[in-house]
Amino acid sequence: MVTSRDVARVAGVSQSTVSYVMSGRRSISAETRKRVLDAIEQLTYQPNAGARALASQRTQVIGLVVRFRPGADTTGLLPFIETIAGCARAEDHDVLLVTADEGSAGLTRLAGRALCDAIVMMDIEADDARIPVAAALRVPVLLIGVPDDSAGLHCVDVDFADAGRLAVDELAAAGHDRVVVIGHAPDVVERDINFVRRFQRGATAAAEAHGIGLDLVSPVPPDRAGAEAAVREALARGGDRTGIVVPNSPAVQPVLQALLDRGVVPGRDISLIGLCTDVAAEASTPAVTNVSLEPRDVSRRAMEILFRLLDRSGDRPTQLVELIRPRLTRRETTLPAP
Amino acid sequence: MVTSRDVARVAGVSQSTVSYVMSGRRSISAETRKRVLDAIEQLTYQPNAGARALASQRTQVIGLVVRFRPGADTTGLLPFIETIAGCARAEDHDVLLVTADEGSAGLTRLAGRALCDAIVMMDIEADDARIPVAAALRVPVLLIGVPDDSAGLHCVDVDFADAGRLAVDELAAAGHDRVVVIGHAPDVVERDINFVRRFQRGATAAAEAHGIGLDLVSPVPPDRAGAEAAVREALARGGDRTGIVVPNSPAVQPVLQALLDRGVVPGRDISLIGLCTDVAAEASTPAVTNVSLEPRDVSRRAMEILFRLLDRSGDRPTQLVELIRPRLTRRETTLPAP
DNA sequence: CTGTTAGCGCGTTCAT
DNA sequence: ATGAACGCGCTAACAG
Repeated sequence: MVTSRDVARVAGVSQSTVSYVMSGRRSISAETRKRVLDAIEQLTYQPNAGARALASQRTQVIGLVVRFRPGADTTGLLPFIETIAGCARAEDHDVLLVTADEGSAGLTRLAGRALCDAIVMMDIEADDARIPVAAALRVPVLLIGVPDDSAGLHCVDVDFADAGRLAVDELAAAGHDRVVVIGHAPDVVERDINFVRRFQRGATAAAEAHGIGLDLVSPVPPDRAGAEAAVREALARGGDRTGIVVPNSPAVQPVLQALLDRGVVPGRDISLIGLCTDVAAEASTPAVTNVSLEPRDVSRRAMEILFRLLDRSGDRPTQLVELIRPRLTRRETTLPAP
Repeated sequence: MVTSRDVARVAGVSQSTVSYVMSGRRSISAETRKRVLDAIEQLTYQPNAGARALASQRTQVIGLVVRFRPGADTTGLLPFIETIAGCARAEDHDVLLVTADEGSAGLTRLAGRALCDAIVMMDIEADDARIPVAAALRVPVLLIGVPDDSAGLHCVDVDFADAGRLAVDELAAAGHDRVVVIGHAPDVVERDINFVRRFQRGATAAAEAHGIGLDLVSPVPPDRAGAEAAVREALARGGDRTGIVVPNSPAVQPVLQALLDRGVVPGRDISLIGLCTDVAAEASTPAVTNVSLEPRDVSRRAMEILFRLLDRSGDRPTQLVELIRPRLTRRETTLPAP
């Protein structure tokens, strides 16, 4: 292993000078800087991360706590991870992956062993047992998702209330006088993820504002049988002018299929709006009008806040909860405005 | 921050004794061991990862290099990541995530900065520029995927030749006298991922063994238009007794849909076998008979080998390339054997 | 502008 | 069975 001492010897300077050239924390004459940089290149020197962390109390690592669940909307996880990793690298940090099934222990380990400088925690439940633990850590923690009580932690999430409003507004504009929300997945409802309620609140408020009815069919398993039962119930309750919202990414396709199976064609006979990524919306046949959750925007903003929190100099963001506005894209499953 | 010195003071022993209690690398009297463990608990002491890495030359971290691609079969990535993370934790290691778009630089960084003890690299191309770099690192590297030349590195992958054979065997048994392989995604073909060829070889060999014809429609974009064109071509070329194989996870659903749209019902009129995860196969309507790639088995085996490579004591595995046998599951899209 | 020096917290050898 | 002491490679305060 080549150390900064080796570099110093080759460059004919002291070891600390090498360190200062790398950190730029004090001015170095152009000439010695060049000698050092040449030596670094010649030896392909790279600083030892452990030694650096020990001396500087900075690991240059972001801990990322994710929950892998079988089946569920786990597909939507990758854009988050990818964006977070990208943002981290852009700030010369790496990402240490920790799974949520370690629970609070994962958090205390990350902080207690000084494995990372900050933590991003995803998939937050409304009453999440990890929150108080996270808030007591000696590293900043940022939540993607909004718990009932964030205990002073910063949160970033999609504005689900706005998503509900967007969908209902669109259906109202398309002339529907009734909206059925075919609900979230059973496990999501059970785990009491906050966004279920927030979405519902937004949708209900919008329906009231438009003076149209809103029914809820929930929960809905994201499979064939679940979708068929839900569609049957949804159609039974309403008439021709019913619009359907599916705020459950993996259920969108089955619901669409169930409608088609019954000879009800979204975009011709009825309107269907899904809450899912654009990729998923475009992949289905016909392409589903969707409200996109913009995982990349959420992640980017989260990392922005996180690095501001890490900047000792910078001023910290005042707003604790930040909601990213979703975007509705009209595709083939909604009726045009009359 | 509480250090091992603090623990030592509270326990009334020397710092080195604390270290030895934790590592178990020398015998400690039951009494002092207890005193130390009590102190550790009382202070909730956790060893500093950087200091430990510096002193022991071991980071307890596995570097994981993954490629996030937009759209593609990126969904299949999560089971790998999840399983790898789980196996790592089971051996008291953590996982540092690095994206493939750093290329070789990511590898040299991981090893050069001593960020990890070993590396798992996924999504290997047939002629992957990173292989020689990886082989020269001072840490063991394990490939998930098989390049043309692994440069002495250990590889684990699905036995794609066997997958091709399994699918064709099944179609032959179902009485089909012709097989059409609706190919891989364009980007996969273009990047020359090795498994395309391996699958093809296995399928061709099996077809010859059964004395039945085999046609290839390739590449196929995993969208509606791509699938429809492919299906049209596939049906045009063959007769009633044609069996279809789709070795392209995201294209399975569109191909199925395209068949149904033409009034051709798999399981009644024709046989369709997909190369995809069981979850994906079960989700579609009707459920697709599939050859599963068993990402969890592959990952588990990969980590098994990796940790054996890390064990200085243990004997290293002799076999360089290890192929995991896939499994065919009959569902609703294949005809019964006559 | 540069060199010297003192830790950072832990693993491990040497001494007892 | 235990303690003292050294060094891992680097940052940063101090001294010039």
